Formats: sequence, structure tokens, C-alpha cells
Amino acid sequence: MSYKHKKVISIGTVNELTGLSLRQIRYYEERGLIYPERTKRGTRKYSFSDVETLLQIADKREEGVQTYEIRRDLQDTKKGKVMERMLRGQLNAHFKLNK
Amino acid sequence: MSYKHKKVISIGTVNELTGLSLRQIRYYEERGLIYPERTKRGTRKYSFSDVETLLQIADKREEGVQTYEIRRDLQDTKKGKVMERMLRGQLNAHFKLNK
DNA sequence: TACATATGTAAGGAAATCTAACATTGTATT
DNA sequence: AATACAATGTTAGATTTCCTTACATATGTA
Repeated sequence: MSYKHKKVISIGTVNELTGLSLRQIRYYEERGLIYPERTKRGTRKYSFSDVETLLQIADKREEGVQTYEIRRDLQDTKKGKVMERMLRGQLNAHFKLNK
Repeated sequence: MSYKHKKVISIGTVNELTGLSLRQIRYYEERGLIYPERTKRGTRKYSFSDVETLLQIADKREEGVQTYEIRRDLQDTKKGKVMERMLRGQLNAHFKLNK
């Protein structure tokens, strides 16, 4: 897994990187927008990818978009990315789309 | 700056990633092998690049190499990398090596 | 009005980190 | 042999960070 997706950043640092409050960061998890991992003892760990997502969320929220819609958009984006890869043929081995 | 060099990882996570004890991680800093940043309140933050360096250090230590030699090697490596880039021409604008 | 959303804040507890000091073991120097 | 330095462990006390839960509040929506 790349550095971008490895979950190693604790919530205080995410707060500094994004400007979002701890409350907000945890709440967006509760609403299913992000999925940090937990250490054995329960502390949350985020990836750079999560940080990027949170920055997008912050933008959307400023526009007044609700978490429910943001979640939908994020899922669409993910699907979009998967589709791109499929079209590029990188998932052929799994899904046997060609031939 | 890239994700690889951004200092966002706390020492406990570095311990998990490298298998080195907290004591060792701090000691290698004391010996000038790595340079974590500090938050306002004093907690150390490491980059993925630091983690890579620490893995190299761990290897060298197992071979019995002492920290002062490792430091020298690491510095050489850095110089080596800079030279590579210079030869690739990426620093021309700065050093005007060609023409 | 009643309910849901989004966020702040407070409290109490548990986990993580910091520094400093002392102990130990091995290797090198005198 | 005695001394010194290197590398690491361990302990202790203090500070910081993080966790959950609960209550408050403002704003929008059914």
C-alpha cells in the first residue's frame, strides 16, 4: 500500500492539516464519510487520503452541502475511479471484461 | 512537499512500523541520524522518509555498524542523490552546469 | 411544534509522549 | 585491569493527547 493510503496520522495532526475540529472529524466518521483505523488501544489513525477527503468535505460544508449528500458524492467519486481503472483494463484479470 | 517527507507520524506508530524501541528511535535522533520535527508542545513527528531511514539503520545495526558510521553513510547517500539529480539536469536552473 | 443536523464544550479516564536518571553489557582505549 | 564510550533497557513523574458520553445550541426541515 502506498504512503497515501497508509493509516498513520493521529487525530490531532489531522486537525492541524485540515483546520477541522476534533468534533467535526469524529462526526464525519460517524456519518460514514471517512473510515479511520483504530490501534489496539482504540486511538484513530488516518491516511493522507483521508486528509484529502476531509478537505473536500470542508469545502462542501462551506457550500452548505449536508453530510448525507457528501457521502453520496464521495461514493460516486470512488465508483468513478474504479470505473476508470476498469476501462483502462487494469481489472481485466478480475472481471474478464475483454474477450 | 510530498507525503513521503511530511512529518506527521508519532513515535508510537514509528515503533510499530519499524520494530525499533522508543529508546532506540530517540537515541538515533540524539546521534544525528534522523531529524523529526516537534509540535508546539514538544511531541516528535516523523515522515515516511524517516521511517525508511530507520529501517536502514536497523539493518546496519544488526550488521554491527555503529551510529557514527551510519550517519556518515546516510550523508553520503544524500549527497549521492543530489548529484544524481544534478547530472540528470534537474538543478540546471540553480547551478547552471550546462552551457 | 417536533425532529434532525452540525457543532461546541465539559468531565473523567485512559493512553501516549516527554525528560532525566540510573543500570547493564559490550567494546575500545590507556 | 581500569576507564571510557556506545547502545539499550527500565523506571518515575509530569504533561499531552485521545477516548467516550452527555448536555447545550443554533439552524433548518417535516
